[in-house]
Amino acid sequence: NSCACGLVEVWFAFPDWAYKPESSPGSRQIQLWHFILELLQKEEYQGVIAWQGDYGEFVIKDPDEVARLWGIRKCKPHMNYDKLSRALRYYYNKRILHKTKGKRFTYKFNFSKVVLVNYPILDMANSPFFLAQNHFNGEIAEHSFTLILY
DNA sequence: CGCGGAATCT
DNA sequence: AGATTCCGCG
Repeated sequence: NSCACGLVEVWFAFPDWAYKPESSPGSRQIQLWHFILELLQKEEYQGVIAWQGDYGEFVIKDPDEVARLWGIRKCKPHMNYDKLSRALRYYYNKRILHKTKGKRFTYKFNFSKVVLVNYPILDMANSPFFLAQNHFNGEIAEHSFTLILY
């Protein structure tokens, strides 16, 4: 139906829909995955971090630089990739990110979680997207990392 | 490198 | 809670 189509359009408008305006520019309360999205959104950082491979997959091309920029944002001058990657690893259980195994410095966003975090008002169980996803997977949304492409 | 426990910080 | 710091293991 038309409602489902509208939602799919929003889905593909990424990263605009995933952007959380309140915690964006110059905020010290910024979360790491917001920051990653922020860098990914900007052309000037394509040599440092960029979308690559599957939808939602990104590669940290310059880990030291990403860590340095993150350190500046959080006022943590001793930040490095070892520490930053530990924070990224905490996202695995939270289902925000997961690792693309075998590909160095490559991670993948779980988009359903991103939508859920940014739009808590959205009732995922009743949303047309997840009804469609249920139809495909035969299961309720919680364990699916696959983005259905229409 | 990538992982995850543990202690600690804000 | 969401990191930051440190570290031993594979």
